[in-house]
Amino acid sequence: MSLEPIKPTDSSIAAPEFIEPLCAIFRRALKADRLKYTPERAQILDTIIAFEGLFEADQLLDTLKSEGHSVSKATVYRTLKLLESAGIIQHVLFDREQSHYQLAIGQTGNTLLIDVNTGKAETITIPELIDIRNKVCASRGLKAEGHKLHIFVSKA
Amino acid sequence: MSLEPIKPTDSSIAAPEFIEPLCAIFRRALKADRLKYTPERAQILDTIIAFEGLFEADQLLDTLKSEGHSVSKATVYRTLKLLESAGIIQHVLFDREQSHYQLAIGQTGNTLLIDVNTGKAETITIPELIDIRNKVCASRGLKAEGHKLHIFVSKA
DNA sequence: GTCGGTGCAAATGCTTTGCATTGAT
DNA sequence: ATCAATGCAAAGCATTTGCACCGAC
Repeated sequence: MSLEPIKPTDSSIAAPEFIEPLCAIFRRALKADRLKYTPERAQILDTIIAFEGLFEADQLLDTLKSEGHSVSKATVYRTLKLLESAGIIQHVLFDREQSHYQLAIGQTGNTLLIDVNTGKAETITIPELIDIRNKVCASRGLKAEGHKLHIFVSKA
Repeated sequence: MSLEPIKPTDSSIAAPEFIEPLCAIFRRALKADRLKYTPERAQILDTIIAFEGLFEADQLLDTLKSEGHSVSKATVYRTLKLLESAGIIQHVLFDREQSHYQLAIGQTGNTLLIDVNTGKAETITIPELIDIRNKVCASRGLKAEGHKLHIFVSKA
C-alpha cells in the first residue's frame, strides 16, 4: 500500500484556487505541522470526496472497510480532526444523535441546505444575510462574530 | 415534600397566552398523557425557569442539588424529554460537546443570538428571514420545511 | 534512533435503561 | 390493585486516549 503522489495541477491552465486537489491542500496543511500524508489519510480523504453531502464517522468507516481498506476507528476520528483543522471538512450539527461532516472547500457560504429526506447538504451563500445579521445585532448593541443558517428542504 | 398547587392566573386581567404559567402548561401536557405533575418535575421546571438562556443537563442537576432538592440524574433527563415534547423547552445544538436547552415558550422565532463569552442565548424573530429562505429555496426548485439561524455575538 | 502513525482495547462522558421500590388513585 | 415515578447502578454509544509496535527519515 504505497503513498499516492500528488497529481500536479496543469499550470498552463489558470486553475482557480478552489479546484486545487484537496489532497494537495491536505498535504500542505500536514507538512506545515510536520505531519505525514499517510496511505490511511489519503484513503480517508478520497472516500470523503466520493461522498456527496453529509456523512457520519461510522459511515465513513464502513465505506472504507467495504472497499477493502483496513483503517481503524481511531485513525478515522484522528483524521477527521486533522481535516477539520485544515479547513477541508466542517462539522455540521443538526441533530443530537451524531456528528455530521461535509467537505468545506470551495464552499464559501455558511448556509446549509439540508434535504430532510436524503440527508444531503449543500452549502450556499446568501449575501443579504450578513447585512441582516449585522443590523439585527447593531440594533441591540451587539457585535456579530459569526453565524450559521440551516435550511431544511425537500424537493418541491 | 408536597405538590405545589397551580397558582391561578388572575383572569380579570386579560392574560395573553404566552404568560400562562409554564407549570400550568406542563400540567396540561402531562395530564393529556395521563402522567403526573410530581414534586420532582415541578422543581426541575422551576429551576429551569430561573435560568436565563441556555443550560445543560448537569448544570441543572447541580443547581437542584445545591438548592437541597434531591433529584436523580435519570429523572432530570426523563423530565427534560417530557418538557421538550410539551414544547416548553427546546434543544439547542451549537457545539458538539453537549446538549443545551432553553425555554421555548413565548419565543416565536427560531433565530438564536448566542453570546460567545457567556453562552447565554436569546431567541428572536427576524421576519425577513422566512421570505429570503423561501426565495432561495424556490429558485432552486426546493421547498423550505424549516430553518435554524444561530448568530454568535459579543457585546459591541 | 527518533518521531510520528496505526490498531487495539480500554477509558470517557453524556445519556438511557432495567429493576426494585414507593406513592397516588 | 394498578399504573406511573423515582433512584440507583448498569448499560449504551459516539468519541478519545494509552500503549505497544511499526515504518520513514
